[in-house]
Amino acid sequence: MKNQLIVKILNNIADILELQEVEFKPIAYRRAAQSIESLSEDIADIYERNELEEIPGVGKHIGEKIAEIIETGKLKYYEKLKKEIKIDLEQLNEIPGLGPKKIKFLYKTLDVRDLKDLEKVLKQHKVRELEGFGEKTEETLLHGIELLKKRPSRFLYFHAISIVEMVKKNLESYDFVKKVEVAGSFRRGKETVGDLDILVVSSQPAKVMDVFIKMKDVIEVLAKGGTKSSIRLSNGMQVDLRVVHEKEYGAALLYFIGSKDHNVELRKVALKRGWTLNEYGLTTLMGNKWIAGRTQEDIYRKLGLRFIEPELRENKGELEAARLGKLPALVTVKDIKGVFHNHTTWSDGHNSHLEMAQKAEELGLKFMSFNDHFGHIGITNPLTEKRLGKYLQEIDKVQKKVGIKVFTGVEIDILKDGTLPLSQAKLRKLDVVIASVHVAINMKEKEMTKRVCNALSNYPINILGHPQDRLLLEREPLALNLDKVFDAAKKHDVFMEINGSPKRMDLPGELVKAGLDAGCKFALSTDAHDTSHLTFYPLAVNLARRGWVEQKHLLNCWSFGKIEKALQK
DNA sequence: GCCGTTTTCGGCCCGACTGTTTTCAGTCG
Repeated sequence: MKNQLIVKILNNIADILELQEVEFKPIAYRRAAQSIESLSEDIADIYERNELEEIPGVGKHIGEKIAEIIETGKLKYYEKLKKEIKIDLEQLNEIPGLGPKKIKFLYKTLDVRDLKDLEKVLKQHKVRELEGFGEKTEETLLHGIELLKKRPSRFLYFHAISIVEMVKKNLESYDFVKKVEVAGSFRRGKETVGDLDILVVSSQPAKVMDVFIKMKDVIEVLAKGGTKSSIRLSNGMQVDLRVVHEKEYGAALLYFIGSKDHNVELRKVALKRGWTLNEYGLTTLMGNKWIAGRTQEDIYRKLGLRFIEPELRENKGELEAARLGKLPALVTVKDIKGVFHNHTTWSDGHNSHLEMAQKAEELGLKFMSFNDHFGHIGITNPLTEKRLGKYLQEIDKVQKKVGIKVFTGVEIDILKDGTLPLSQAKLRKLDVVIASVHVAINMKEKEMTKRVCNALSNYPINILGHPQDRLLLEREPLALNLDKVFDAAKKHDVFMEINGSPKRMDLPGELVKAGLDAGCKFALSTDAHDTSHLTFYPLAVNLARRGWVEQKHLLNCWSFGKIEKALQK
């Protein structure tokens, strides 16, 4: 799978061209890189089919370069560019406040080629003497280098929730604050967030800025202006705040929620009508006459589009769908009748069957399934054939004590050879069989794909658990050809899991969409190991929504009768 | 280098904040 390599090379080329002040080409290379990054299939397969130029942003020339990388693993053009510049752009580009112009200037005047060189000349106070630089810049860059060394990574969506609530509560407590809304990737429901974007409606922006930068937990003020400020919290998270008037609220929300790509496309739609769109509103290009801006709905409507939910705003076909009135009726949290994939003390969970079921009932759910681990070593305290009988009896007892439906089931290991450690006949006696990869996770793509597809083909599996087996910010996804897995899942009526455990969030939205396009259906789970984890399912709903999923695609929304029929094997 | 609901040529999103200089370039989102 060379997708990531190609993305990296194309982005690096864009950086170099930008440094060389080549016009427009950097944009083209970046656009192509972005398209490839969001592909769900191996780009080599697309190349085999001779369809590289079907990828948005890829034309003849970039197509040829991609082909060269696929064929040889290298790109002569890129090697040539690298020799031309002699600078470690990748590293220097990451320092906040340092862009192509300054990097070039530093190279020309002080022969700065990498981070080390830069740190040296900064400490010798040579940089502050340069034209266009000064003491402040010296300080900013040194600070940037320090920050880069510590590198605060992205944050799990789940961890951002409490920060969002803290900031919201704080700002809402002031009477000069009319509205507080969270925008950015958090509002789009991405599984990790880099920083937070907060939007406030107020007629007294200066006051809002003051209280914002003085919030507790603020360790650094990165910028403070009349309507826009940025701070860093003690945990390293950056929070950007923007204050707007009521009249601009919709336009500002649109702008701040993003994604950037979605906004760029929207602005193009506006331009075609002779209008311009910015964070203050939609106006005519000529004469600057007001068209819309108070609500997001107004703006979309004027542009001839249906309202697009934030989770869909990734420029992945949503504008076209909105124009044609073909947007999906996205599933919502309240459509979820129950959750799958829950663990108890019978394997590595913290609570009993009864405690888990009672909590689910308390949350207003109508059903849940128990899926304790069944497997070999590597899993904590897994179920065995010997213990299975008593485990099922226990669930039976719990069913009589609670007002919700409890399904029996296991989460069983897909072994290295694609077999499962329990016979088909015994698996058929369970309501919900989830099969997952837990061991031997470093197999090559071909073998791993075969392993998973074999399991799906040969056993009565209902749900493929956390298909990528990734851990966010910790462990990469399995090397798996998901297109083949999707095909096998569809063929054998296996639901793909959307796992809402904060570290897993697996499948992510873009892959849910790919699965949906391949004809797959989905089952949403909490992967709860504790009663408190049962509240994770709204996180999985985010992913489903990002994947364009409707109720008809999601097992959790169906009637009991339909669920039972779908689980029959 | 890519792309097309005015276009196969001529565009390519748009504005705030900072630091440095004194009207603006660079960076960022």
